[in-house]
Amino acid sequence: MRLATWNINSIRTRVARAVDFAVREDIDVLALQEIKCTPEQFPYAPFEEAGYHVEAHGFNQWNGVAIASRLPITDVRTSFAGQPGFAKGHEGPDAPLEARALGVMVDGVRVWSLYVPNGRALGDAHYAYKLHWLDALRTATAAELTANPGLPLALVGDFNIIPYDADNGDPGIVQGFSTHVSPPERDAFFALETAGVKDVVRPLIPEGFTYWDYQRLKFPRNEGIRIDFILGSDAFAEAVTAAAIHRNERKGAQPSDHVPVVVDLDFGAAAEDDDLPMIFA
DNA sequence: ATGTCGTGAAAGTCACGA
Repeated sequence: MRLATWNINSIRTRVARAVDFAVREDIDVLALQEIKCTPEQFPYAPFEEAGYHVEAHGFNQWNGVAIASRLPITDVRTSFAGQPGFAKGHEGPDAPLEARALGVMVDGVRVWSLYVPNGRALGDAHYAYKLHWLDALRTATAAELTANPGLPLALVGDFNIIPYDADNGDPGIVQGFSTHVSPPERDAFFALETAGVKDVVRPLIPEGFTYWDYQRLKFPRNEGIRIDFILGSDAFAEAVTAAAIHRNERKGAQPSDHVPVVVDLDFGAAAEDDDLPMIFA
């Protein structure tokens, strides 16, 4: 299976780009973030003509997540357990949920397409929301893996966190003044490892950005940041055979400000390896 | 140089979010 994640920044504006990429790169499962539309508004036809079924989750022009798959999808979930909500004037436990999580089962793998809250500014209510959201994600992921030991599970998407200083090529993002690099955000990101998921792309691709702001020639200057990740459980990580960050998708007419991140999975490889001693016994 | 995108609502431009 080849799995990709891409913050597309409006699927209606970039549906041709998304489908072209999926077909050209032989993607089986494409997790999308920031579709910026409702399921009723989603441009399904180009995906279906290319052989992809789409599950979409969105309430309005903000946020929104989707998963397009050539393989059958089951067990669709539009939020994770304990996911906090947010809305102006509705902070607190009864705040309405945003469309930032979509989970499916596909070919035995649990895939979560995630759009982590941006945070906006240190001290902003949205920043506290971001940290609560990540803590709830950690709890929900730990619970899912505890209930299903050995489950191949992946958290994929735009985490809006720059884990390491080397992932920050944007001089406008400064420790002590900016979101995405603050210790509490980084702690929340690394705490996901305690739930049983780890970055499966970094060991294969140690360097490289996934996002460049549209403003101030950030892409030509390569002043990008690495904020899009694929975090996998042990059973998922063991099946990863290759990874890619498609920097070229930031080029050309009307690009998203993010590029796709891809992993190849071979769940047969481990079993075949286990069988080898039997074959030669 | 905050000065670019996308969306919706109202309107031929603005507010909002990133």
